[in-house]
Amino acid sequence: MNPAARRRSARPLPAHPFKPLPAAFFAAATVAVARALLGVVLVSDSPQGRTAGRIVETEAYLCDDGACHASRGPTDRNRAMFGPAGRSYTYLIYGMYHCFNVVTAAKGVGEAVLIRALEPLQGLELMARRRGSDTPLALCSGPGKLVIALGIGSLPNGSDLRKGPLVLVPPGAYPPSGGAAAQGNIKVTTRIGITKDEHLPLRFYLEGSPWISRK
DNA sequence: AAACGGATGGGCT
DNA sequence: GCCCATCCGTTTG
Repeated sequence: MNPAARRRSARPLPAHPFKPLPAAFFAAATVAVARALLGVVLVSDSPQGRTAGRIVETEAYLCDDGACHASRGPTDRNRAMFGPAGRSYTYLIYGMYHCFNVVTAAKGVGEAVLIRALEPLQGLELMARRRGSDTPLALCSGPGKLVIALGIGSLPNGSDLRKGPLVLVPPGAYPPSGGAAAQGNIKVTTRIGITKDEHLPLRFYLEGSPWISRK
């Protein structure tokens, strides 16, 4: 083995070959980030392997919005939402599922984007094993489902999404998806499953995507 | 195709 | 004690 090869094999491999989205991508207005995240790819590395999916559905949660966990100030649970943008906020819902959010806006402002559905791109077999379902459409078509499929339920709050093991990478990192959603038209509706400020138009999805949680 | 109920536990009043 | 940013199997029309 030559010296260059020895150096290469002695050094740990880079965590992943992707160039993550820059911090500035997240430190913008939350609604703008919620829209810009459509098409972005979420990559999750674990000892079991890599899973990845393209974001097709998001919801914005704003600091003056009754449905937002942060709307009544910081607590032990929601503290990550007030931290720097580009970090994770994950919480337990209904005692059995977790929802994954991307923290947005300026530090000190409690806002985030809920990731509601992914188009599965890589590691479908591992996703199926984790989900207990073989149906591709059922793997990541809901906030609780995608957390299970990517194995990110126990990701610590405040994890940096530019570093891994969970990373957000630009749309072009994986081959473009086909179908109507490839046009990239964004549909706006009210949010799902909330009872406060339910009229606000803060849900966004790729029009024509078969991978969203609900029509 | 839509409606419903059960599972299940932490957060907040 | 009540409220959930959910999901799934079962029932009902």
